[in-house]
Amino acid sequence: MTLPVPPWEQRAPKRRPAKLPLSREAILAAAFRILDAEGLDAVTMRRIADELDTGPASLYAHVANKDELYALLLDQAAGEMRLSEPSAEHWQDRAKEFIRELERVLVSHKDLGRAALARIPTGPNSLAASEALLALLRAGGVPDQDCAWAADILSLYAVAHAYENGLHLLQAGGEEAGIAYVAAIGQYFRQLPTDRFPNIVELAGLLTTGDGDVRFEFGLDLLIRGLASRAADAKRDHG
Amino acid sequence: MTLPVPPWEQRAPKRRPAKLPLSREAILAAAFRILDAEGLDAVTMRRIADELDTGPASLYAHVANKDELYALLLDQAAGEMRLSEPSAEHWQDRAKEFIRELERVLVSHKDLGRAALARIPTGPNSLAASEALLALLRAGGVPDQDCAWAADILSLYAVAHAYENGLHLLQAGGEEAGIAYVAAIGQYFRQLPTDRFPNIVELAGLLTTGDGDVRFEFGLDLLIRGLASRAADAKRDHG
DNA sequence: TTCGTCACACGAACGGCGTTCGTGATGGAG
DNA sequence: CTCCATCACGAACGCCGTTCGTGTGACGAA
Repeated sequence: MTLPVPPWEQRAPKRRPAKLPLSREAILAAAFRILDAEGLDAVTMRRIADELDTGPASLYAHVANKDELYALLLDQAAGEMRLSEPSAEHWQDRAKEFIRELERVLVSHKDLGRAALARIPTGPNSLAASEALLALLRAGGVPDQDCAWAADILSLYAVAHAYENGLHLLQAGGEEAGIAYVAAIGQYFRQLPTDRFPNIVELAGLLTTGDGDVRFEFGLDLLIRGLASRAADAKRDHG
Repeated sequence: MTLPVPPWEQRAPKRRPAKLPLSREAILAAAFRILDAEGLDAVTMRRIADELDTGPASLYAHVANKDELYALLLDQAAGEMRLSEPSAEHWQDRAKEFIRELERVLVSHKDLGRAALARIPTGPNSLAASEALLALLRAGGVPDQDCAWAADILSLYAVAHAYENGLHLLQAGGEEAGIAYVAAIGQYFRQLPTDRFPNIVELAGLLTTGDGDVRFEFGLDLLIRGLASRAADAKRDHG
């Protein structure tokens, strides 16, 4: 009962020109293209489907849902981290480098950091990164329980900072607007009533000083100092 | 040309029974009711309108958009914080209490913490809280620039932790399911290949030990130790 | 070569979202 | 009483994630 397709309706060449067959890899590649150009909010199922010249329903054959897709993006990004070898003497520097590297990779994909919040990473690349961080800390003589919890806290710090950094960078449309916004906040602080907010008014300048990197380094210093302090205490107590 | 309203169509008593007139306060109250019951994702303009027996368009006379509404929720929550007086000798304890209090208030409103991420709080209650934190730190002799940045970092820590905590508590549908999930992760870690992930396998138990509070205290200890260490350095260098 | 099967592709639709527009009601001022 | 500014709100627009049912192309079996 099926009629032959009229010639004027026949699709061009049968051998799939240009359009790659759908696959997890193709989907992830398209997702990264959109993410890097417009941020995480633009990475929708429909947008990815558009990018691949298909409908949104087609994606569900390769990815369970948007949440799984975000998890895959995250793990792929984790694979971009440059990991370094443990070093007993320089464990503090190595740990700092690790956290900087995590933040760098996340920010390089705009606000991908948001996808990392409130998610326990279990992908292979994420696990490899966690393994490296644990190795770094243990090589430095940090107590095991501290290593375990510190890996969590340090990652949380990098992720949270990457999210804020990436978002500011995104929504401001560049560095310039971001700086202007912070400056405006500073001006606002200075205008507050001195009797109710003496410290905010007095520290208005310092509160809005420093770009993302300087502030990031400050928090990193706090955390690593704290870790070193605890490690020293443990050594003294234990022997 | 307008006919009189037929008696059977006249609304009940003219003096507005039960239905309060719309106002910012009524909207916020409804939003908090939904937030505390179902979490931030359920706080939509339409849902709030339903709660107030009206349509979503009506809300925009009192609130600019959803983002402003979230900011208002956040500032109202900040008003629930119990702030304590500065103390020169016990500044570390006071700072810890402040951060604990911030996290407590946020978690008490489910995953409201997410609304606090990537937002510079400028509401009156938030400013009062920031003022109190700055006062606490300065009373302890922490250098001014450290005070300014630390207020930021400490708050970020509380917010990030509150978000993760609140979300786990929400999506798991209670403590029990959350504990089961973490236990499952621990089991997974133990099954990983020992050659590639020796540290994860060995520390699997420690990685999944401790509830939210213990882990929260650990990070808090790290940050405050770091702060104290820097303050001591500054005192020594400066004189 | 022909047929049957099966995984994959995908159009269409459902229910939900934030937000805007235009209209209608209301209540106070002149 | 009339006018007008304000507020309420029904309807709609254009998004979103996800599901269902149909179609279709490739491939192994006969």
